[in-house]
Amino acid sequence: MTTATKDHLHTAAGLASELRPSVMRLARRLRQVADDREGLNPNQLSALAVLVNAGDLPIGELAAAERVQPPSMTRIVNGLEERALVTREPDPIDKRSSRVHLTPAGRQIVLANRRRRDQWLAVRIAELDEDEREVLRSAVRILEKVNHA
Amino acid sequence: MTTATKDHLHTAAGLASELRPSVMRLARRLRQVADDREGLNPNQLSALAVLVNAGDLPIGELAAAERVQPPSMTRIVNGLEERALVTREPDPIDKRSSRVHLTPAGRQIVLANRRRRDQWLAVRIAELDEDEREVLRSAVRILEKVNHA
DNA sequence: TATTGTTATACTCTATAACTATA
DNA sequence: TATAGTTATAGAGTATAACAATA
Repeated sequence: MTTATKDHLHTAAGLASELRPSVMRLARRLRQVADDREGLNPNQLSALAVLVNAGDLPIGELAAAERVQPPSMTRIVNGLEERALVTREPDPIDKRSSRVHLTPAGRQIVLANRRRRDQWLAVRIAELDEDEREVLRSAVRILEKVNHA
Repeated sequence: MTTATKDHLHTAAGLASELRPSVMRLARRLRQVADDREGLNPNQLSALAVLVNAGDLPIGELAAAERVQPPSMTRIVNGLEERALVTREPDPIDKRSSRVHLTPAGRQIVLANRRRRDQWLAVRIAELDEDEREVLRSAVRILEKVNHA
């Protein structure tokens, strides 16, 4: 390893150890802000969010996405179905399977939580200088690069 | 509300709705990286992290910090004590109470997880341009401002 | 014979209530 | 009489195993 690369890594390591706690603290606070659970447990809320992002999914794929076993997802979806937040849409091709489909009410819960988090953050961002906002705008693009690496 | 303030908020809202998912995605990935649980459950790992940050604490304060009830914290600490990751140090003044104290092994688990996260992030940061790193360095200060607001 | 999803059952973790020891 | 912590017990949620229906 060359000295230049070493310095490079050293700089990156120092920045990483500062950036990590900042990002994790902010994420933790943002999670707490959205604590309007509508009587749902975290896994139910999280399953709804997956469906908003990925669209309708069979139970098995939803279970895999949430890293729980299929029987657990059956239970989670049962609870959501009882509250009319999702429906099971029979797969026309494979009669063993059905896709879990968001109702408008289910979608609204996810979007409302996102709105609440965005508003909390927007208030804090509005208190910054325009220069600082410009830095954050640039940072967003870089964070996305890191996320997709 | 004046028009200027309204525009201000609009700008902040747009930035917030971009920054929020970036920060939450990165935090999620960082959490997954540190998935070397050493056979501990999330609450046990989290309690160890609180002790690293706050120093020795009585069971009650540790329970409050973790937002669980004291009986639950008794159980969590029992598990950690069995693995020799913490000890109960009797309070010399109040004989009803004892402080939960990290052993070197317990501290090491938390520090090792942080190191693992930092290293994962440092590798990705090392792949960026120096300009981009400079933006992130500025962003850290601003994120801390947001965190403390 | 393999796969999707559900049902049956046991286990883990948490909270509330009751209890012990000390203040 | 109040407080710190533990023990007892019940409730919520998850996983593994066994099963039904379909591919």
